[in-house]
Amino acid sequence: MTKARQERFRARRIKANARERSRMHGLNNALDNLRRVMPCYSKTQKLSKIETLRLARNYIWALSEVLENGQSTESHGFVEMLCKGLSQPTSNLVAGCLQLGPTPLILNKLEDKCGGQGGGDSVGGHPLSYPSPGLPSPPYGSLEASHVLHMKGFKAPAFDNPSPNECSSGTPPYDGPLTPPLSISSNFALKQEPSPHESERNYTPHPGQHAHYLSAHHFPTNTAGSLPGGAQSHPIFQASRYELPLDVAFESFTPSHLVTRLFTSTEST
DNA sequence: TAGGCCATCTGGTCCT
DNA sequence: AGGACCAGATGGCCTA
Repeated sequence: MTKARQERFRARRIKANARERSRMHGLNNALDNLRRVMPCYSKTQKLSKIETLRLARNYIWALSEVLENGQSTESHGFVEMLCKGLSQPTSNLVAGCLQLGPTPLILNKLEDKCGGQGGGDSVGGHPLSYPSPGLPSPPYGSLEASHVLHMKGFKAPAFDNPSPNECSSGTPPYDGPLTPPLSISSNFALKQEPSPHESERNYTPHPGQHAHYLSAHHFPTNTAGSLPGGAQSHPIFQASRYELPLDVAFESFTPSHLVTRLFTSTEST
């Protein structure tokens, strides 16, 4: 290879690098646009790329449930769908953004009812059904529907004999690794507790077994932010570890609002 | 210090 | 030949 050819090669490589950088910047811009239409958007605490994609997938799925089945965006199922497969911090963030109110949450055992976990197609073959082949599973705690929102002191209902017809929404099968169950106590703080069932793929609390608790100090904090409905005084916002960014978007989650926001966002891009 | 996340560089492949 | 796309490697930054 002559020196001139080497220089041509080098120049070509530099150009290719610049193009690649530009391409990745475009990709990141698109990802930022996607972040902006997610239920919780914050400039200061950005969702990671993978979490953005997961949340987007869940969001589309949840919204399609709203449109098709009239499910309420304020229902627990909606929150569960949004948080499915997300990391614990992201789940906390989403839950915080959704302003889980003072009313205790009772878990909809969609997944257990449907036997969605561990393979098996979702009931009804939802177009956004899980699993997503090739989508890596989160290597961390996941706020999964079968794990989430156990009330402190809440005794798990008998999920052992679910009716096969009970699940109309087609909860997608879980595509993440087994993680210790996450729970929400009456103050909705999230915490991952060690579980003797960690090695089991399908974790189901025994009837009467208290599922895992949550501590307020593990829930998002918004010490200075203004939350609607006086939520800032709620224990969930006195947390330490997962801080809710002050600029996080607290949205009104009515279906019309969501759809409008999606369309306007699409038009603006 | 380990692990997660990210930006960047790089070489390979496919297409025009 | 050159551009777009992709995936692996690498190093930096941050946090627990």
